[in-house]
Amino acid sequence: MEYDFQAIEERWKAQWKTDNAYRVEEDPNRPKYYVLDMFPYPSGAGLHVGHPLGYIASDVFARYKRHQGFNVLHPMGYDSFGLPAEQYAIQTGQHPAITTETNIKRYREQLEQMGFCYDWTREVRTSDPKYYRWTQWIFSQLFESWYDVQADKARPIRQLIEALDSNGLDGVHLASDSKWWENLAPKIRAPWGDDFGGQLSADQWRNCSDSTKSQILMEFRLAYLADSEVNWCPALGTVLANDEVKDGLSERGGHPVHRKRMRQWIMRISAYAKRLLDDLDGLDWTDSIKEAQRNWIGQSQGAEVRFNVAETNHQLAVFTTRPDTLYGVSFMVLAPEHPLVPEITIPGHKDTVEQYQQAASLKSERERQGAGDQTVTGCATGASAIHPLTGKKIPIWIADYVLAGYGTGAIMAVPAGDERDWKFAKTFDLQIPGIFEGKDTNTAVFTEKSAILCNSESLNGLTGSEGIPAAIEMLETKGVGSKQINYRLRDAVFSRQRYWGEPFPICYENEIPRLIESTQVTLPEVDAYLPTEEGEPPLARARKEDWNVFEGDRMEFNTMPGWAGSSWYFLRYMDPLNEEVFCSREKSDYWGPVDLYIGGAEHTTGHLLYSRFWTKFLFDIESIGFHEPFKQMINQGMILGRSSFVYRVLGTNQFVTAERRKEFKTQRLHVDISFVEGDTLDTEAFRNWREEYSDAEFILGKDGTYTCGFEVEKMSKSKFNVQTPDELVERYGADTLRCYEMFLGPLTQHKPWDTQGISGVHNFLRKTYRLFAQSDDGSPSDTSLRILHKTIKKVTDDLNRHAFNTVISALMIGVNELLDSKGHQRNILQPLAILLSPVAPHLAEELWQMSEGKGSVMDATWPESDEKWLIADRITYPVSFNGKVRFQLDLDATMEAKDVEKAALQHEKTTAQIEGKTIRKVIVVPGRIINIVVG
RNA sequence: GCGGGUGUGGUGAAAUUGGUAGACACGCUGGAUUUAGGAUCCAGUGCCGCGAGGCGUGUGGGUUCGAGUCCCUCCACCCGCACCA
Repeated sequence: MEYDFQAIEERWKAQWKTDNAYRVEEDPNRPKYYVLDMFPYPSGAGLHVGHPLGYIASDVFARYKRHQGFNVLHPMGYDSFGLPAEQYAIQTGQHPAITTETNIKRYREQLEQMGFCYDWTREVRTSDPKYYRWTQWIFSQLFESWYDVQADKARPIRQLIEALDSNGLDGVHLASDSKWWENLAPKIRAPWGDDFGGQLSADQWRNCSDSTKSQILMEFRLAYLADSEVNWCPALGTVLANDEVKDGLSERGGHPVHRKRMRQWIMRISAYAKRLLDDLDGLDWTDSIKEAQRNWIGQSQGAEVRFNVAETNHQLAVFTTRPDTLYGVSFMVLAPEHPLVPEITIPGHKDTVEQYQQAASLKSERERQGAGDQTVTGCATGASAIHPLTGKKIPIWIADYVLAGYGTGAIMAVPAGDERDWKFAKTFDLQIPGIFEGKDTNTAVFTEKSAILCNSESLNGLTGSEGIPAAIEMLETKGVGSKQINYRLRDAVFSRQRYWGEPFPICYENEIPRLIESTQVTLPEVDAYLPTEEGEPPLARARKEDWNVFEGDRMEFNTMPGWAGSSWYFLRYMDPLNEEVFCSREKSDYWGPVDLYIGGAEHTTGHLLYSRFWTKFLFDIESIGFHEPFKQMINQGMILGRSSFVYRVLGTNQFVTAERRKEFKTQRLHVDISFVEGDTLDTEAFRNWREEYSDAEFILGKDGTYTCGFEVEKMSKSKFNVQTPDELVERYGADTLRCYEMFLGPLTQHKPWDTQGISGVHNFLRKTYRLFAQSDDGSPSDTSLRILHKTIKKVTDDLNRHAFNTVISALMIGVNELLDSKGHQRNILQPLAILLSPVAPHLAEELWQMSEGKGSVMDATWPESDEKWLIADRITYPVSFNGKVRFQLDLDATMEAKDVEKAALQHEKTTAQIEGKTIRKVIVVPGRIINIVVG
């Protein structure tokens, strides 16, 4: 009887479907376990062999947990809004919903064929109105919330209004721009006076019109509308988030990105910076991702110092991490975009300053932060600041090495202790006051905190590290500065000028935004998926009657970004059909949070940060009871393609085999891997591949075949090295593919795909089938029981540490040894079938039946290894001399160290080894090793 | 520049607490069997050497009876971040 994988897999897939075998419901009597795969975008190309790697691993783990008695939630769905479907729509006019539907169908087929245990009744799609209704709801909650810094949580805007009505902003600490009032129109803040510093009184608030109040509140909402510098990508016709821009180019498509000032919806993620940073410590994620998030959040501790601008009322605040070097400040530098630049520049410098500003604004993001381009540029404003401690006048410059978006957009320059300041001072011949004992900072900068300070009055004699707290204290006493913590993390732009995304539940009245709460806003039909002639987003094409709801003067034309829907999808899986709430508290209390999250490492600063942010927000408003979404995460490595090459002799149609290619001048060409079997080219297939190769001639090797060269690179269509799971499933079955992908190597590592190895794994399954075909109900030998229990232990331990590759090896060893020991008795085979079931579910179900197991193998209890069978009665000791193994010694396991030593020393080979030398020491590690030190 | 990661046979890799380096597979070599199959079985396969033996986990050093594993140095490759004050 042969292993007929096709029949087996088909039969059990059908049976499981009939039995709803993957359906899960909450069950308070059983512990839950939530295994989640990263949300796929259903692309038109379908899955290649690299995609399912993580899905297989999570599926194996989900099944394993189920055997252990856990109630396992293991869902799948689609991040189905997004650019590719829309780009396709622009080109073809086909509605993105249609493309998306087709792609999802294909994905579903591929996923089902792999035998994943997803509960498909929980499938979600971000582009489904029943889903995005709740994405919109979360947005509306963010809109209706502000961040209370004192309580360190989000609170309803209603409570802020109540506070404003009774006490104004007195006693309220909220997250906002540090000078939020400057974002308001001058005529709004005019009544509050020139020296308004943010302390809005109850009277001032009450005197505002409704429209003004709404504009003021906008400064405090967690989802707010603001004019800001955004990453505008003209080629894509939309803005991009910081994490969607790499080296000044769009991540998708690689198009140039410019800075542009636009009115956009923004998420106040910066309010959560500290919590996002601090809570990383408790997560079981890789250090590299946690570290990358820490860098992205970019906390730095230091001080804010205020400088007065000479002969004006203006004040310039700067942030510094080195307040200890205050006495070394010899000039200030502002970002070219700094709002005070025009006001403080003295008449004689206006022209050059404006020219410099102009030049800086024309530079693209890429040029401005371009690697290598570290040429120092800058321009004096002619104005001076007063050093707050010494009272000395210091010049104020502008330069584009100072970023408008970080800190206050201004710095105090300490050339002695800062590389960039030092270079700047050298370039423009500015003073470099020495402040470190024994360091000549005129010739070299000194940036370490270890130097002893001098010329620094009360700080003299302190090291930098000691000087920092002392300096902060001094600044606070003198009232010219204070301790401060700064974050690099900026608020996230939440508008996209696109069609295929969630519409905002927002309309405008006199250009004041208002939430639409009466009905859900759904995507209207439009005549084209392009911006309007006026440059408005595609939704501006919708006529009033195209919208299902139309309120106010106009609807919001932007849509939400891709990360909106994917920031909370793991919550919807817990309660996918609920029409009252995004997820009932009862269900999220049972299922949440995600216990194990498996996916690629490419979402480090995007998805993973945004999900954490929304989770914390939903926790604050008590919609869920946990504040981190993903307890443990594993990032699978990429599966690389193995490309094959042929070598064409230059100027001919002759192709030379790889081993002889050095004899000719050749051109290397990718060849489709489907014509290559173990590096040997099917020359006929190659000739038939393309017209131009039809009369190709081959210079063959000695064995009369054509050998291709190979290289490991990313899988891509253009390299003809893409392997789809479909053909492999057809040829070997899903179980083989699952086992093979796990067998390839450690999950987290990148590895090349090589189909040659798959036959070994397929053989293993065939051998397993053969073992079970002999199933009987005799009693097994001690040897067979030892093999079984050793395998149980190894497989269990390895699954627990997610070492899936060695799980397969252990099973192979087990099956090989059982075949040798004739271990085909039912009480050996049944536990073995369970061990196999996470990795090869179809075959395991068949084998379970063959060995007369009851019910489905999926629900069988995971076997436990019995210590009794793990203890060996004999031990083969390696005997080494000076650490080098010379021979083996088979001894009784119960023998004590003393006797082991004696036995070793008496051995004839020992005598030979120590000939002419003396024994200095004998080390016996019981059960392990004997080492004899001679000399 | 900073941060993270990876270096072990011809290939993918294993070695979990410092204790027989290369398990398990692929590939390769030889053989058996068979109405040639991408089947099965047996033997071999880290490198050098006929052999005894020697050498071997990126480099060089150290700790140890014993190091792929711990410490230091350097090198190569991959991935992030990068004028962040």
